[in-house]
Amino acid sequence: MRPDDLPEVRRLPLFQKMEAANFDELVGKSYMQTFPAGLEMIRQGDPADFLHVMLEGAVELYAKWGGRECTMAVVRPVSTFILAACIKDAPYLMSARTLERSRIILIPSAGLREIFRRDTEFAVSVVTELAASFRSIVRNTKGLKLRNSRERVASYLLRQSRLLDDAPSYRLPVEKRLLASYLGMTPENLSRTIKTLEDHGVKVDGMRVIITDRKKLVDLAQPDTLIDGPDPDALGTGSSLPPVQRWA
Amino acid sequence: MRPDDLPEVRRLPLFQKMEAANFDELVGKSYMQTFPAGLEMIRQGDPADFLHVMLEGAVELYAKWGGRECTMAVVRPVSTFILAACIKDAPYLMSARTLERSRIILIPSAGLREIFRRDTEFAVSVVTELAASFRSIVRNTKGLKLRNSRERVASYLLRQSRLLDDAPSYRLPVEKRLLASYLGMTPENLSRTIKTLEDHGVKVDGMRVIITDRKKLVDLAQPDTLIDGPDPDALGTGSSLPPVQRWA
DNA sequence: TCCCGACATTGATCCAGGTCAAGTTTTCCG
DNA sequence: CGGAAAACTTGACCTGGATCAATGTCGGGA
Repeated sequence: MRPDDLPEVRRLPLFQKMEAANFDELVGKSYMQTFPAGLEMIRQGDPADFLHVMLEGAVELYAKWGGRECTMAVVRPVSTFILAACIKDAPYLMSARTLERSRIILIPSAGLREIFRRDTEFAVSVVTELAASFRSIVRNTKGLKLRNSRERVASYLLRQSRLLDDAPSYRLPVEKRLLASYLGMTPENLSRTIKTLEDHGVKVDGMRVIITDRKKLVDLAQPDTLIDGPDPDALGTGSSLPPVQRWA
Repeated sequence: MRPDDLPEVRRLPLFQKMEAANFDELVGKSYMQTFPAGLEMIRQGDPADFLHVMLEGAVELYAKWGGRECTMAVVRPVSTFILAACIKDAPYLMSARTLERSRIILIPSAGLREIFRRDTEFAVSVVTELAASFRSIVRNTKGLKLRNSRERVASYLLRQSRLLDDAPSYRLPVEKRLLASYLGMTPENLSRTIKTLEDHGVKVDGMRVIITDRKKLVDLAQPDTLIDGPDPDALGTGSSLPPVQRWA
């Protein structure tokens, strides 16, 4: 484990306020691992023995059923994932694969549960993170059930801009293929939908998104605080794609 | 508050293991309220000042956006709801309306957060419940994104039977209108879908469900532990309809 | 018990979005 | 670089499910 990794981990909301001794104890039981790109590192149904902390790279959380699969979230550093399964000591509900070569810290879930019981600040952080994750996926479900695919795309694109203080242009944080699956549609349909949005205030060229007429886009997307935020919940890994980056 | 209510509340997973003194303190700050049927008792966006404990009746949790709305869950006694919003001290993401005249205990969320910090067993119960809720809604989202509406209906009907030790017949716990919305489809489509399922092992007559050929139904529904359970998660109010009752 | 309003079913029709099949562009590696 | 694989786009077509409209059925209150 590199020496400059730990401070970053320590700064995560989940670990920030816990006792130093307890943090050290957790870290002592953990180990770091590097995975190549494209590896299924977690298979849904397996026991959740480790909380994962992303240090570097990108991981897709996805679900499988029958032959089908769908993207549930994409995790980027620095953040943790699959907290709920660890707390419940239950099998993973989702699979995970690396999108890039990734460095990840594995923290034994037994240790988490133990320290939860004796470190109040840590307990508060855990419960806050879990509540945030829950609320994040509730928002997501609301979007899926209440909006059609065009509205979902429009509000996704608008939401990302808002995260950057209404930046007029930014870069998509993931491939369109993943975005489509995350939004519950096919890549073909996403492609076509994006084209029809050009008349409604947003243009997408490759990975680049340009808001050409914010008012028009807002009219169409009808953003709603209780679905799209501004969203203190989204900090954790409930169910979201990574935040965008401003266009360089 | 009726004297025989409290033991039932105390027996809930959330309160069972906490210190008696702390339980009493919470109860002391709470009060009971009776709502008539059909009342919007929680409006999404309002601050979450109270954890709700259903004693009697039935409540629908639903989400609104634009003119549309959809059912997220139905809560029956004895259980709690909107824990996550209380923990985060954040606005409700869903609205709630009574389906029947309902008796409900309101526990101030500030008190919850306070006792969480000093009662370890309670903290464990809270975090367990939240993790379960999270997992429950993840399952739900997987069902929505991976299955078409026919598969969702088939697995719903099969799942309810399983909850009753594979009972061959049971009564739907909610109106079909609500079931349809919960499953993400229109009542019309649910009606038609049910009809087509008669050739596939299940018959629905009014509120009564009869499994006529379990094997056929299983073939079609392809139940999956990681979506349909058996599901220790579903205890809480993540995102589910109430358990069915065996047909009398 | 009757009647009203809500729920449920059924039929006809429409359309959003999926599927299949080529192309085209981008990305990644040797 | 160069070439193959993957991602993306575009077009044609089809279908699952929504919508609209009409009728049937049930449950609860006067």
